Amino acid sequence: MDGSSEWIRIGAAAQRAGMSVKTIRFYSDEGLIPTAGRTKGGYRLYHQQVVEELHLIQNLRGLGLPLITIGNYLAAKRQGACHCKELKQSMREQQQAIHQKIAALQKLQQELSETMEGWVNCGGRSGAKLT
Amino acid sequence: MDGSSEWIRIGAAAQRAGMSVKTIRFYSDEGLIPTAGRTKGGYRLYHQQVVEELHLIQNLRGLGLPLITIGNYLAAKRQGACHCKELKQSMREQQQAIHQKIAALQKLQQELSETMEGWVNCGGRSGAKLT
DNA sequence: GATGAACCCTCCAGCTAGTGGAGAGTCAAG
DNA sequence: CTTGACTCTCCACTAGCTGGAGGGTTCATC
Repeated sequence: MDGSSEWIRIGAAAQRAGMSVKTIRFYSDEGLIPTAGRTKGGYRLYHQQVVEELHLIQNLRGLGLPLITIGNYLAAKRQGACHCKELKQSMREQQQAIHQKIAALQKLQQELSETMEGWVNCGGRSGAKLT
Repeated sequence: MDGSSEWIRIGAAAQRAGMSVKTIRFYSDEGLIPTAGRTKGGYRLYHQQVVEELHLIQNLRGLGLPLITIGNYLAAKRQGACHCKELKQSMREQQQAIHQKIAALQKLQQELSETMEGWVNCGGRSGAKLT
């Protein structure tokens, strides 16, 4: 069996997860994602599966959850079991929060549209930039 | 005409917008929201309308937009006109981003549900906390 | 084995978006 | 005038990254 393809290095993980090497290093050092050890030279090694976890972190961060919360969730998920009532309760609250967030975004979508409708006459000369 | 009720102080703005006084002070100092002057004693005064802007800031922040972007958007909105092509373009991109964000949240909602379904047997003794 | 490009390491500084607290002044009702 | 709630500025601190310096590792190629 060729086990060499089971592990990936931080650069590959970054590419597949669509985030920077720096960020993954940061998450790794914070204990959010587990390393599958290091090479002799000290390079971090990860299971391929880490990419999914990184995607999940991205989503939960986008929701505004702090890293500590996400870490606890990932730990529980990895064990395949919940070991505390509070965690389950929090999870339910997060789901509620997601629901509200979706509603808020839909409202915001409309708000932006309405604002833009008032902008039909656009000169397009100023240097102002949104992003 | 009694103009006294036109202006509100930072505490009232904070209460109505559902954010902290500190945060509003911060936004104010950063130039995101305009002050309607100060009292003789130096207290910041705001138009009632600032509350709506603060809600909008909350929504856009929740979307992950940086304050500089939000500031530009608010400035353009206040003038009731868009003075640059880039801003309009960015706005369209933001709308696209909102769309994707909603989809991601719906997926996340499902992911959380599925994870929780695997947690039927919960002891509820550990001190681990999600939030 | 030597070389070179790509990759990765640690450490440290800086950024954004706030938050907390100290110490002092302001406002308005009584 | 007093009192208590409110606000001020200033400074330090936090979370979650990001950038750069200086240096080591990996690996294909010579």
